[in-house]
Amino acid sequence: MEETYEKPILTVDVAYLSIKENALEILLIERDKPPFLGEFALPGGYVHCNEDKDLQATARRVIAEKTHLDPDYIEQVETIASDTRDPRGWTATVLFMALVNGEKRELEEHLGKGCKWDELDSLDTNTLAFDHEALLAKVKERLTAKSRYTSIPLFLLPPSFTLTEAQHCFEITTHSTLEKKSFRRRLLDADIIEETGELSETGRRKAALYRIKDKDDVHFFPRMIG
Amino acid sequence: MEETYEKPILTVDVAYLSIKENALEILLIERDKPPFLGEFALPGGYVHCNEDKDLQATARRVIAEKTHLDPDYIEQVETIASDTRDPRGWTATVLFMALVNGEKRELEEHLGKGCKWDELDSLDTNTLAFDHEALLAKVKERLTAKSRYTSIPLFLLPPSFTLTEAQHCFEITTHSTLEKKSFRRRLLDADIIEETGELSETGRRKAALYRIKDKDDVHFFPRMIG
DNA sequence: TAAATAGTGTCTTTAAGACAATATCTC
DNA sequence: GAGATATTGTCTTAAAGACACTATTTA
Repeated sequence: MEETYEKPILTVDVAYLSIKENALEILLIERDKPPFLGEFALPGGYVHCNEDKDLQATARRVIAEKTHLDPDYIEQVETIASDTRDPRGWTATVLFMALVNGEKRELEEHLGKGCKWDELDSLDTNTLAFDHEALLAKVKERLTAKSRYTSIPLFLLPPSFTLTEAQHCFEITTHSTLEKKSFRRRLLDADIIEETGELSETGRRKAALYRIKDKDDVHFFPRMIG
Repeated sequence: MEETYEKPILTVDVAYLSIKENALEILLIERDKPPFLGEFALPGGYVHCNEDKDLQATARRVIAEKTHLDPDYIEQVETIASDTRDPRGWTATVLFMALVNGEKRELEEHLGKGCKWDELDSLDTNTLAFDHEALLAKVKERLTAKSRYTSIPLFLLPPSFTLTEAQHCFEITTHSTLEKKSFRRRLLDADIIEETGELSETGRRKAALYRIKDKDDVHFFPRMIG
């Protein structure tokens, strides 16, 4: 067991998601070298042992290299490894899901060369490099599942939002239609958001604006929704 | 990015759990080489690129090297990495949780040298090697959480079991006291177990024996229990 | 028959679903 | 005031919790 085995390649890939115009979008980068030259992929890269203090640090660095947008939420999804997923040999990649609120993105975005945001649900995933189609499927599944019993979709909303906007956001991430009264009761009873005191400007009747009480708190609801 | 970075060490560690006499037990091995010589650790080892087709294969191999007991359930928990968790340098370990039913363990166990089963809740975890105390905490948290809304604890039961035994099992994994009627209704309504037709021999009144309908199915209940 | 454990009946509680009614805003 | 959207009221439903009651087994 102390023989030195060939060390596998260890990378981190990040599915970086945000919401724009009522649709989930994902950050993709065009590969500028083989393999899969010219194809689009999730942002990712090698773990830099002397630079990254842990895997989340790698994920944050990989994002920062492509856009200066700091994520509002980050979660490790799964580590996938095999000798077939990358033509360069046996590799392992630690897959992360990261969320950034749409307003921050519009105001602060500096997209790196070859980067783009693509609408997630209309994306032709089988054109992605490596096994990123499979990775993306795992992220979608995780987000959809956790949106049914946690407050995670709130991190996709702007810092202040109406309850209707919040409902649309959860409808997008759960891929379902939600019932207005149930949704509001659930969110308000959970005591995780509070009124800002301001009112929304758009629309007909003005709606109360809310903010997340604690940006670092993920709430677990006692039951599934949707 | 095409420079060759120092590859980190990639290992797999497995928390292998079973139930004996109404308590969770975990498989530990005594380290026979430095670092942490003589201390106990989770079974684990390097990924063997030419041998393991993926990470779950590594986890199964690592278990098989210590005991021939095939797990009834296996789940990847999280990948933990840093330059402080192992004195040998920057390492990443993929942590798995595996369950084996207690009856199989009693009948088929061949424990490797230096291995032992220890009661999980009375284990002095801060004597474990590496950061295995922290890894174990993550596994405990995952098992407790998922026991509240999935059927996973059933994999710790013998192939045929009474409803009372099932309830005790869930009480152990959730660390809570459950209500008999609620528990039975929940399990039976889920349509995931069926009567074997046999009756239990022990105890006063004979109890109906049940088995899992589909050993590969993990059921998600619509609400949390306990 | 008593003790112990298995199993059931049924009322309450919690939180989601349905859906209508009312309120407020802009034009 | 009309149209649109926000907000609330309230009845229903699903599934868990409480708890007492009955059933079966063995000593």
